[in-house]
Amino acid sequence: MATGTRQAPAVEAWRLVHELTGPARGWFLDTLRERDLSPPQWLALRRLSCGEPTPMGELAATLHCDNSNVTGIVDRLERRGLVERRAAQHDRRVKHLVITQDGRALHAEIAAALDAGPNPLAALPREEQRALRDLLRRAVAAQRAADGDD
Amino acid sequence: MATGTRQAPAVEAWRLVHELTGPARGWFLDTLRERDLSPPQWLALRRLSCGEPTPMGELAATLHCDNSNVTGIVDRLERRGLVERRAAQHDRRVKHLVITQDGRALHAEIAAALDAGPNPLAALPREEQRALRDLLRRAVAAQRAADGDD
DNA sequence: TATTGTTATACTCTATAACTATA
DNA sequence: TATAGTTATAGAGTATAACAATA
Repeated sequence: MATGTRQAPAVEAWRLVHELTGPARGWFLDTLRERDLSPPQWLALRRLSCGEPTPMGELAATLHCDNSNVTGIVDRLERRGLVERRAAQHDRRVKHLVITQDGRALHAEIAAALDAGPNPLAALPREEQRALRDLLRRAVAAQRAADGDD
Repeated sequence: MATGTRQAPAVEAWRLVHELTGPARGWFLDTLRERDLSPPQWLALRRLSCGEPTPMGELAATLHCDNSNVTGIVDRLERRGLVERRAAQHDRRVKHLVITQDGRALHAEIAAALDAGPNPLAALPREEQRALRDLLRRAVAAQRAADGDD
């Protein structure tokens, strides 16, 4: 965790990021509610949207909750036909989750609605938007590199 | 909502911001769990941390939930001595919420723990941290100005 | 009549523990 | 024995509707 790395500008920038994202929570919740989807259900759908069969336990890790919670969350998604449980071939204890066509469509619809929602960065001049985007790209790249190491 | 204003760089930047904050959710939840505080309870504490007496209904708006939910959330905070209900003088229907000394201390402790948590922006060179911070300051300022108008 | 906060109800999320079936 | 997922249970968040006190 490189303790000597913490710098003052990054701390303030990190606080500002949260100050920016906090107010967007209302739009986020409204967007989900209009589709009768709870936040954990949305996170599950998003995790599965890549199309890769995913064990229940991996989804639990993504949701930062216990395996037992995932049972109910997936039950409700499956009842709506957004997700399917499949037996894994290599280990008969494992169940793979796969997103359905309907699930994919709902995910795309919500992702588009969130993109089209209020964007506080749009208030900046285009030149600054670009500069900000470039810096964020580098931060995300660094984050991915760090995750690969850990 | 100035429909012609949406620009490509801001949209990608906004996505990157969420890609940055998403993985921090684990640390956030752990930090709260260690103090036996739920996310809504933390939001309530943070809202009251400025010290201003706040009506229940205003807290409900901050939490994006119904008034009826706030009753239970505040019940639990009050039982722990973190918050107090007081009668408002001007309207006897209204109850003002006020943070206590213990509440203030817990808020400060958690805020410090969150600041000290993993910060993906710390991986950037200091010069870029400063540039990012300056751009975010302007975005937050623009957001505040917009909120004032609406 | 309208509004603030509460109560009642039902559903969902969450953690823990006990269980089944695999490995 | 250990692990993946389920079930059971209890506490907490959430929305709706009905209610009391006040405006």
